[in-house]
Amino acid sequence: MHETLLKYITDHSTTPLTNDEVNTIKRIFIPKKFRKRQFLLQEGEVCKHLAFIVNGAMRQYSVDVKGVEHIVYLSIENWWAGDRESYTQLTPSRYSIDAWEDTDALLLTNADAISHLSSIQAFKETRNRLDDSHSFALLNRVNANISLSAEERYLQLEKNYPEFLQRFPQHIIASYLGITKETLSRVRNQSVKK
Amino acid sequence: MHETLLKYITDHSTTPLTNDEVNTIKRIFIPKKFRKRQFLLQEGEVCKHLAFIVNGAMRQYSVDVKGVEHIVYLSIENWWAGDRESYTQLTPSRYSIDAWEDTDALLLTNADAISHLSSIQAFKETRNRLDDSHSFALLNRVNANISLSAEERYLQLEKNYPEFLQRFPQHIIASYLGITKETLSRVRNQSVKK
DNA sequence: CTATTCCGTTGACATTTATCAACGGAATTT
DNA sequence: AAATTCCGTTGATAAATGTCAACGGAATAG
Repeated sequence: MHETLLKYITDHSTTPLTNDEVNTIKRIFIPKKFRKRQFLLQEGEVCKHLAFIVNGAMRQYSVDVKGVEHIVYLSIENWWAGDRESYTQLTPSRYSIDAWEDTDALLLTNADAISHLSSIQAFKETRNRLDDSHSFALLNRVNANISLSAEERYLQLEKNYPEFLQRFPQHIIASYLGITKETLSRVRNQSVKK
Repeated sequence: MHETLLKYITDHSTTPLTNDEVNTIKRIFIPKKFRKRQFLLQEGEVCKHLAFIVNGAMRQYSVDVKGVEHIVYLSIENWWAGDRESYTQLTPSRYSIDAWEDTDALLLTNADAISHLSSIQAFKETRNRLDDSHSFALLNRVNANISLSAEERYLQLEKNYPEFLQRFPQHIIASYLGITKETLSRVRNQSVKK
């Protein structure tokens, strides 16, 4: 389990990990298995853990007044799951996160991150890069949402994250794009015809 | 000029600034005045500076194939402007940033930030907090875009950032919300009637 | 001071997308 | 193996939003 994470950190930083640091990481990242539909976080709770996904897939979503789920984020292997706002500010989350597939994850509390990881240079680098690319991706998603049609957003997703399309059913993809599953179905059939 | 920035840093961190640090900050943040419509960044360029806005307002936007501008970000006093992706990765930006009002800004290059600011604890704290809240705001905006109607998004903006509504004309607000100015006009009139 | 651009509004109409209902096949559970 | 749920598709229709054109008043530039 931890090997995947250690490789991830090595790949995303320039500084190598010392043996001590490797041991620290193995100690504070706690492995946990999630069954499909099992929650990492439920709306209204404070997000206690960031999860590094070793195997499987998770989704983060809000639920509107009509009970419809809106997927704000999808994560698969070598990605992270967790509501950063709730996690760092200790506020109740407006999102839920659950496993879309049976998932192996490594869990990290904020307290452990602060007390044990802030001295590990390679982790800090990794974390910074991750935060950067996370926020770049979000801004681009906002841009797509305000400037592109349903079809264009779908094509962009297909181009940028083709693995998502094979991994998640269409109604999940539709929700992520901010459209209904019917519209996505129509958009895909039309795209094929062109 | 710099006093506003120093106060901003002090307010957003727990560590006080030493005299040396204050001098460093005064030295590497270069004041610049922008006339309305003057560019901080043009699409296709690499974003050379982050701008701390002392006075005025700026907008960041993409331009679609039809030539329509889509505003992804608005900044006023005590906010920052700049395309972080282009700035940190040195890639050509897909966005333009210009002054919406005559603006006084303090400009920071990435090189200066790395070589002179990374040793300043108070700035690092400020920067981290800023990055955090920036990414929280973006995720919430994505959530609003995929889950709320035009009217609901407008009401949310009115609630969260009322100063924007007084500061920017409606066609700018509409673009930021991802709707046309006509739709915004209708939404506002209907809201009043209720 | 005058001319021009900018801004918000409104109407008529077009387009996009959502909603609701139904269906069949695949996958999963019992 | 049967029953159930999940998933994608399609059709009919409704609702939300966009497009285009026009207007008047306010702000700005010359």
